[in-house]
Amino acid sequence: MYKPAEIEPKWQERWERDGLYHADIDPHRPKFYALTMWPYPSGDLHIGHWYAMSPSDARARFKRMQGYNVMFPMGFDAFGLPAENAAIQHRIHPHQWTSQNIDVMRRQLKSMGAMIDWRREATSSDPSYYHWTQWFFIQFYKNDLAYQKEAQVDFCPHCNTTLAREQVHGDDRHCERCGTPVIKKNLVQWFFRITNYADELLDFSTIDWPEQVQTLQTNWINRSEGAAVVFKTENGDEIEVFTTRPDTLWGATFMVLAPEHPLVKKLTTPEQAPSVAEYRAQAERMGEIQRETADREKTGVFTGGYAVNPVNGERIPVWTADYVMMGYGTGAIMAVPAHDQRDFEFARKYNLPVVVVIQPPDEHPLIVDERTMAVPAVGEMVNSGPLTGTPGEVAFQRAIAYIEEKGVGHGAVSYRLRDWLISRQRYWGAPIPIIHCPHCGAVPVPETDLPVELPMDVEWLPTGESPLKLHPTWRFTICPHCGEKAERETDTMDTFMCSSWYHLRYLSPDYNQYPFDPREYDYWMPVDTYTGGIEHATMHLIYTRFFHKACRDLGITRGAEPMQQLRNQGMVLGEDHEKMSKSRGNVVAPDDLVAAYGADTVRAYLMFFARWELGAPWNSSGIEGSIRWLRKVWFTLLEPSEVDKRPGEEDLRKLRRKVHQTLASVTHDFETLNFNTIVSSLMELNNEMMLAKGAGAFGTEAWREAESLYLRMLAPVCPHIAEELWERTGHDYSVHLQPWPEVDEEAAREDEITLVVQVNGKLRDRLIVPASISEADAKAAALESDSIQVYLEGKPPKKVIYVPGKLVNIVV
RNA sequence: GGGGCAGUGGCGGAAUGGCAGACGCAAAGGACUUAAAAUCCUUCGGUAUUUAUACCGUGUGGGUUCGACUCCCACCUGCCCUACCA
Repeated sequence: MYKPAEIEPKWQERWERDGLYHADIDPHRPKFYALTMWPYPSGDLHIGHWYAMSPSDARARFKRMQGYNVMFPMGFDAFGLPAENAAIQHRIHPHQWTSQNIDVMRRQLKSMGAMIDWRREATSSDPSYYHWTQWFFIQFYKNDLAYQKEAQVDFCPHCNTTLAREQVHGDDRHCERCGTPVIKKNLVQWFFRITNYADELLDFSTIDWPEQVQTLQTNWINRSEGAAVVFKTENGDEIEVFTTRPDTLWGATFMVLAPEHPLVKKLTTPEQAPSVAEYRAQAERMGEIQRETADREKTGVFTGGYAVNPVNGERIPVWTADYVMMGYGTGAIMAVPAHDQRDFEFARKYNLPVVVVIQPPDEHPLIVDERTMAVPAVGEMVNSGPLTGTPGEVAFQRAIAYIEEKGVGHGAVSYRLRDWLISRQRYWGAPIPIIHCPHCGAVPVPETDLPVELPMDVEWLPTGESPLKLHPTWRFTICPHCGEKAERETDTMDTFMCSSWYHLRYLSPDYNQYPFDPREYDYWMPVDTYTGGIEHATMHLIYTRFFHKACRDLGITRGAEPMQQLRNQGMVLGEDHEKMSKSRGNVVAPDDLVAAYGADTVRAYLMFFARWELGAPWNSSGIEGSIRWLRKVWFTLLEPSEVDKRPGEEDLRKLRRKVHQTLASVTHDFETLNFNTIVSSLMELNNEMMLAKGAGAFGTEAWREAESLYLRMLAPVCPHIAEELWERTGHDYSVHLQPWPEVDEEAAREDEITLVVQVNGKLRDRLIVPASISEADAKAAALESDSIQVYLEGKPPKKVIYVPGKLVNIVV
């Protein structure tokens, strides 16, 4: 009887005792760094963790059997808000809450039977870890990659913290954690200069990452080429705008400033002051409750001020409107209503002039009064002073050359990507290692004083202030520079900072001279295969690339990229096809599944039930198929055959053929992470072996080979049962130390093939022929077939197509 | 509005441009059993039907090709991301 509850703990203990999964530097073997995204210790391993990790583990095990020295580490992304919320709600210290959860999750992870080398575990909230998170911050600060500035930031009034733009979701701009609509707030914040790397982050040429992630990151960075053009107001102030269409400059008939733009107040005339003030107040209120959606009707007010279009000297009115965002470009635009839909709508509503300056080649001459919408197409420049008549293909470049020559602007590139805001007004994070001195300014904590440890004796008061600010002594210190009284920075770092380098801490989690042991780095880096959810495409996955490149420029890391190959898994939905959540009551608990079926069955089912990169709804009866399969494998390999006959030569030949064909496809599917077809191939092979057993093959040499190969192929998928059966069939411990088998091409070869015969592409006959059949013989056989003769009606075929080993297609 | 992914039986899915539906789930019928569970066997895309076969069939419409689930174009639907991005 197959009893997973007995064999699984037994082998897990044995493997741990033997250090079977220890990964150590071995210069004689090629290395393979298999990494799966570390979990947040929320308290329970959910099915999504299993779905992410157990197929990744199977892949890592396969690589190991192939002869690679494989490192598959694990740790915990332990800083962050939930721990702090638990502290406030349940009066339990975040450290205690986190370490309890880690203990639970470590036990759960061990029940998976993964080949994790636990000696390499790292946890971001350990002082020995965040020591180096702080060290990295200081390197960035010293090299002008970290800076502080006052900025209007998104702030969650419920969580009382700033959020990165990536953490603000939805039309109503709510906090990703608690759903509260965010507000704008001005605070002095720390930033990393990720925008320095915008162009380099667009280059994916050296890495094997999914197209989708590349697209998401490319769109997120959103590089656009155009020109920066300076308009002057009548009182001499300069308003710089960015445009992607410098060729439409002559059609700029008004300007629009964001309501928050600093020049709005200065430009506003006394007559217009009341309505501008009211509009600004309204925009601010809107910003607090709900930032408007794109299809809302445009609104705005005239400031009363004017600017001069630098290319044609026209005096144009300056408006303020909330469809211009302070956070993008310069917060000001030149409006070209004839060729931009938003500007067009605005101009029509407020009766502003519309001037056509582009004539697209395939349109009738554009007449302003007939237009009901803007024409954004490229075309010949018209009404454009000296550039009138410039063809569309060169209009962009000529316009830039013109404004550069006139000294009113220059070609420019704009990005949507913002610098990375890392300040958080929270306790449970790595303190930013900066001391604010009234005389010396922001002084980094000397590296010898790191880590700046979080004080453990903090009060949890619902004041909205960070407990670090309220602590009676922690923040008061002396300036390392001048020795005078000074104060510590009380902000902590975004947890994405911790997760930007955890793959480096795994290299040597106990090393205390440097973030990582350089010897380990030289051997293991870069990560060979990285697996995790695609939801991190524009957050963690872009930050960690930036982090690596910044560190490379500081001489800390090497190479352009930290992770060679990335693969994303999909999501396991509830049985109701909805996202799993406690409130819906559709959560599948892996612990219960392990208790009911065993870890091997859960692993196999998670690999089998869906295409890994897509995910699918859970199906609680589907998993029955997986345990049935393992029971059958157990029976097939262990129960002596009851039939009393000798197998024929052809029975054994057939068995070997299927074994080696399966090996070829399983090997291929492991390389490409097609886990579902790995399991189905193994199911098919077991079915074939049961037939062979019925024919008396049990115990023969061919059978012993099938048994050995089957268990080695099964080992990465279901490590426990494979080990148990390996032992029970008389092999030496351990199946996990066996080499991956080689395909015997000769055995896999088919002797006979089914030759498909088509007439005009339609299937008309099947012929069993020798696999070695020649083209001439195949064609002849097809043409001679009785059932084909009927379709030929005695006429000679126009054409006969032969696909070796596959088919003959007769065209009549 | 922009971008991405997907669409194949009742369900999850399989198929280097070459036999569509592998493998599994569910369902139906049967065997075993006092019974149930477990296990085993059979059937299982649709229509017609002489049960052998024919025709239809991979969201829709075109195209390329001897041949298209697969490649190209347009559209429809669903999901995800993003959004007044100048």
